[in-house]
Amino acid sequence: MKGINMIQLAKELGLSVSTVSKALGDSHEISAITKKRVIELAKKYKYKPNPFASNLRKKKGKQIAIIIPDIVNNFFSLVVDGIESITMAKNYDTFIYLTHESLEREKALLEHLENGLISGLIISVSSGKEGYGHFQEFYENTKLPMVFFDRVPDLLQFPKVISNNYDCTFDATLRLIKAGCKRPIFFSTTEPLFTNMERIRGFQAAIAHAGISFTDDMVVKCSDDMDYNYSILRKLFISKKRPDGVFASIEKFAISLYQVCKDLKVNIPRDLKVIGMTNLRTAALLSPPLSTISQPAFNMGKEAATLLLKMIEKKSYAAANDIIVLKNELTIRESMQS
Amino acid sequence: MKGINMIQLAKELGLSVSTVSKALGDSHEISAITKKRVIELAKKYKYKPNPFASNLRKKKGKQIAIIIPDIVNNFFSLVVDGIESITMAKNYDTFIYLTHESLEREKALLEHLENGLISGLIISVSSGKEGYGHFQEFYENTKLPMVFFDRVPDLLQFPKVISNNYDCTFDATLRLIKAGCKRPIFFSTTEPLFTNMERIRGFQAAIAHAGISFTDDMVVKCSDDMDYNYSILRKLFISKKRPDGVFASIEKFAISLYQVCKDLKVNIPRDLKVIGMTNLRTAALLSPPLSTISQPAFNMGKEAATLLLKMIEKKSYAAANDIIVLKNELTIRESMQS
DNA sequence: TGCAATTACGAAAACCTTTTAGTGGAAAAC
DNA sequence: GTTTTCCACTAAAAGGTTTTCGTAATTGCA
Repeated sequence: MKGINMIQLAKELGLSVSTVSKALGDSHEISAITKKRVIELAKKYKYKPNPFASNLRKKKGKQIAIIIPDIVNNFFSLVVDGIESITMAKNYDTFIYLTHESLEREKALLEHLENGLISGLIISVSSGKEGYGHFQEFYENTKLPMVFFDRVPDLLQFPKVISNNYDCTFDATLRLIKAGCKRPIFFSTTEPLFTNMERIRGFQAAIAHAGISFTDDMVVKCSDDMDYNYSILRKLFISKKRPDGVFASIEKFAISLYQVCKDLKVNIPRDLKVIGMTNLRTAALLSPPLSTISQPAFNMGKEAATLLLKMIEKKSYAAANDIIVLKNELTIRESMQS
Repeated sequence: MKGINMIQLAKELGLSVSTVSKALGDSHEISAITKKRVIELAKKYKYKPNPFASNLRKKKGKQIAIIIPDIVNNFFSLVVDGIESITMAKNYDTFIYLTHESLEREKALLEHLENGLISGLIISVSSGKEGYGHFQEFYENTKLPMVFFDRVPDLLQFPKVISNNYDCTFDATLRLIKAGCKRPIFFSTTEPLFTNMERIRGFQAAIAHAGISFTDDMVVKCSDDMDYNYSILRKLFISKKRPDGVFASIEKFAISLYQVCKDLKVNIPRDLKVIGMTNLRTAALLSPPLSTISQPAFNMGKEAATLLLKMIEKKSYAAANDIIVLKNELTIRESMQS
């Protein structure tokens, strides 16, 4: 009784396998009566089509993949939550892969996925230096629908879901300056990610707008390694050119920063004003409450997934270069008071 | 040149498909020379076996599933990270499914997965009332390897990875009391999860040990809904029987509690001592720093995945009722000072 | 030399669906 | 009354592997 298949179903119904298949596929070739018989017996035996056989024959399936740098990060976990809310509703199965900012891993992953296991991809790229040729190549080889979000390869023609990084960084930086910062610093990822570039642009524009002259050391590059970040920040804050304002573009950096300030007894916001890009639920509960730019992570996930499934099902021929821009939310809290 | 398959490979090599298949599978039936030829051509064309065909034939694949209640929770995302670190290394693909504490969803999911899509499961159960019959049934129907972690169905004979909840709750509660609490409260999930029961047992034992008499209202049940939790907690803290100590067994509750105390100006630790079970990286940075019991989440993921893959590959006949117990870590911070 | 065992490979079945190309019969069209 | 269309269904191929069984040639042993 367990694991019944179409053949057994057909036999018991006195029908051919093809009829059963078509009936279950709700084909117009099959009479209403037969359909009903088939569906009822299928239900009785809890028949479930074998996805391997089905995918093999149809050359595609209802499986997609998420590729992200990290899952232990509120932004990404919220995105995954958003994606899953859509794929679950539409009965897609969702693979998850973590690159941990490793380009090697990302490449290996894409190559692996050329085996045809999935029918579409949602990606936030790792911060590699070598550009995005591997994505283009993957696409050439597979022609699979791909949607990028947040960390998107700006030069490639793929649909993207992003947030207004330039604007919000500009605004936030200006508010840092208005709160009294003479020497704001931008905490950046190491690599030339589009997201990051946009934010730096916004940062620089605000600096210029305020009449402060920009120097390269106003952008501090951090890594994926919390300990390393801690030591970098520590050095920075015991140096003479101690910054008085920080725009932390990554959740981890904001956390490390708070840690350093606590240990070095740097008083926020008196000695240092801070704003962080993060979706941390505890931001308001930190000491002092952290001002944040939070990204619409859950919705980004939903949008990305919706777009991808549309592309897979070709219901709408989503333009290959659709760009959806969602709004970030700026929340000023004590960490930025003058 | 794209998507080459075994048949084409065989043709070009002047061999039969079966020989190619065996060569790639490193069968002893094939001579070293032939193997080398096959492997080289396969590499040249970047041949990748079609997983659907392969899985169909072998009746199993290298795909597993994770079923968890929530991903926006440091504990679970760390576990996923741990799992992924193993499955990635062993070239397994990992599906992720979120139940959001819905028993319906959990059941539907299991039923869906009876289609044979996966070869094994790692599960942390949702907090349903109806027991765990659906897991047993799933197992009967599929005979698939399953490993449970943290929230495990205590009555079922499956391998489990848990942490020493009883002990650490006992210890932590005792410390609450030693710090001066007369009326500690346990924040619990709504349902009779094993994890939760263990913790409550530990809590009660400590209470008894301290000579305090236990009453039912010392266990407060919260839900998955943050707003609802907030209102419950708010009510509790404006009531006359305001607690002076809290053991928050779930991350979300600790956050809501801090929020409520902040809004109601309840001073922690003066008026209220708090300890939370959480893996929040920001615990030390909260105001005041939150004492925590953190679970070895990443390692739990690794252990669970390692166990599961062993079962799948039948290298070791992992006893169906293996239980791996890892140690939680208690960190006392300001929120619990007397 | 004769016989068994081994080696290295191939043919074909099996895995379970979906899809294509029919087919027989009834209804519609002329 | 014959041809055409349509309906409801079937047979068979196709999808790409893996595995079972078979076989021809070689090796081992007496």
